[in-house]
Formats: sequence, structure tokens, C-alpha cells
Amino acid sequence: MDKSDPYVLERQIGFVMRRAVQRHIAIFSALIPEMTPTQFAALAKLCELGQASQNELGRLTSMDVATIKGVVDRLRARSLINSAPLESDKRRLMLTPTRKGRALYRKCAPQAAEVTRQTLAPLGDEEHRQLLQLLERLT
Amino acid sequence: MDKSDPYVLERQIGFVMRRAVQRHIAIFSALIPEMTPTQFAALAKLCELGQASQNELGRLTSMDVATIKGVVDRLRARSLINSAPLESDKRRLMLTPTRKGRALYRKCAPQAAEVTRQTLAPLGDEEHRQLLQLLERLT
DNA sequence: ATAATTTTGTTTGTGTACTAATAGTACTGT
DNA sequence: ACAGTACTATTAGTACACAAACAAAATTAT
Repeated sequence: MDKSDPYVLERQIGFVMRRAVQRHIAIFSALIPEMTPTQFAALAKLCELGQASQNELGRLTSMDVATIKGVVDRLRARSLINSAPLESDKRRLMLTPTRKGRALYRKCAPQAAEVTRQTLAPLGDEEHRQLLQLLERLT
Repeated sequence: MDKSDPYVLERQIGFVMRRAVQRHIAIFSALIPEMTPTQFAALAKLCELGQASQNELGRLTSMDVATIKGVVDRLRARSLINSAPLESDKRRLMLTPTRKGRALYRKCAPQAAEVTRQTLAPLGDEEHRQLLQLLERLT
């Protein structure tokens, strides 16, 4: 990169990522109108784990405490997860997916794989791997 | 890609991009506390153009009508841009950066370049180019 | 055992981001 | 000229995302 390049908005990583995320979210909500990507991430992780505290689930899905609370509230309002204070540690709110939540997850998981496929449709398999690896290193 | 792979949240492009964006925004707000990335994008593009209608600016910065309105409102509240209805087309709201807005942009632009540099610090120059090119093709 | 610290969850406030509905203006075709 | 269409902006509602401040509970350090 030539350090003397003028600042061109369209070539900045932040701008390009924002646009790519916008397209991804549009594909997601077209294929999975039942849930937002964030809600699906939380539900998917909780189904994978079987159970988790709210804080734990937030960490594992990269959501801060305020965000995960809102997501959990909305999932619970739709009876997709249950929550109960933990006896052994009264600070913690233990979450479990409901039968309905697990069923919805099972139904949506193949669709979520298809979201990934459509999002990456412009790329070949090798490029897909490359992109994922490069982005992971930015984390 | 093995189609029989189970659905692993952490390997989905959406999840990985969300995390990368989170890190980028954290770097941005540490280096440029004066503005959000979105506000900077709008101000930068407006300074580059000299003037633009609100709708036009939204299109060029990939913000929908509701989003660009909020961003413009906040920039105007801080006297970084001016707005006036256009005589020749009364639907349009013509925007121009103020002197203060242009000064702030000039001050922040080098910092914004530094944000990009720090965000991409884990990658080499060739990888930087690759990542940008791959992401652009997802748009 | 008590004080200091850490962890977990909640609340408030600000700022994207999108949808859908509304209204005024401009343009197009007949 | 006028009807239909398209464009621009606003508003209301929902959903992330983060910071900061708070309270309650658990852990630790002395």
C-alpha cells in the first residue's frame, strides 16, 4: 500500500466490511425471516451447549452484556428459550432452549448454511477459505 | 467445502465478519473519539463532493433513507454540515460541509488512515489487498 | 472474619440499520 | 392537461451494539 494514497472511503476496510455485512444480513433475512442473525447465533450456540448462563452465552457469541440481555429477552418472549436463576450461584441466569427453540433451530440450520453459501456465491471454494482465514486473523 | 460439515457458528462468514467489524469499530472509536465511523463516512464523502443531497449522500455511503437522516441530523446538530431545501427541486435537501466540518475532516482523515492500518495490522500488504478484493466481490 | 475485588445481571442513553407508511414534489405518457 | 409513476424526505417501530452506572452475589486477600 502506497502510504501517500489519498484517503478514499471506498477502499477502507471498515467501509467495505460494512457493505458486505449489509448484503449478508439482507440474504439472511430473506432466507430466515423467523429470526435475526444475532438471535439465530444465540439460539444456535445455546442448542449446541445444551445450557449456558446469559453472560457465558454472550461471551461465546461476542455480544456484550446489554446486547445479550435484549436478545435473550426477545427469544424468551417467543418461548424459544427458558431462563431460571441458578441455585448454586444466584448471580447467574441459566438458559436452556425449549423444545420449540430446538425445533426451530433444527429447521433453520440448513437454511443458515444456505445463507453462508449465497453470501459467498461470488467466490470459489479456495477464496472462501482464504477470506474466512483472513477475517479470523483480524479478530 | 465439505457439504456434510455440521453447522459451526464460528466458521460462518456472518459471524466472523461481525466480530471483525466489532474490532474495527473499537479501534476507530479509540483513535477518533470525535465521531462514529458512520458519521465520518458521511462527512468524508460530503467533503470530497463539496455538496450533495441527503438522498445522494446516503446512496454513496450505503445508508438507507432513515439512517442517513439520523446521521445528517447529528452532524448538523454539531454544526459540521449545513442543509437547505433546493430551490430547483423542492424535494431535495442540499447538504454542504461547514468550515468547522471541513476542518474536522482534515484533522481526522490521517487518523482514519491509521484506523485502517491498525485494523489490518495482523496482515501483510498482499493479504490486505486480497482481503479488500475478496470483500468487494461480496458486494 | 471482614474488607476489597470480581463477577453477573440490569438499566439508561446514544447511535446505527432496516421496514413500512405517509406526504409533497417532479416527471412521463397519452 | 392530467393521470399515473417515480423520487425525496420524514416518521414510527423494531432490533443490534456499546458505554457507563448500579446492585447483588461470590471470591480473594489480609
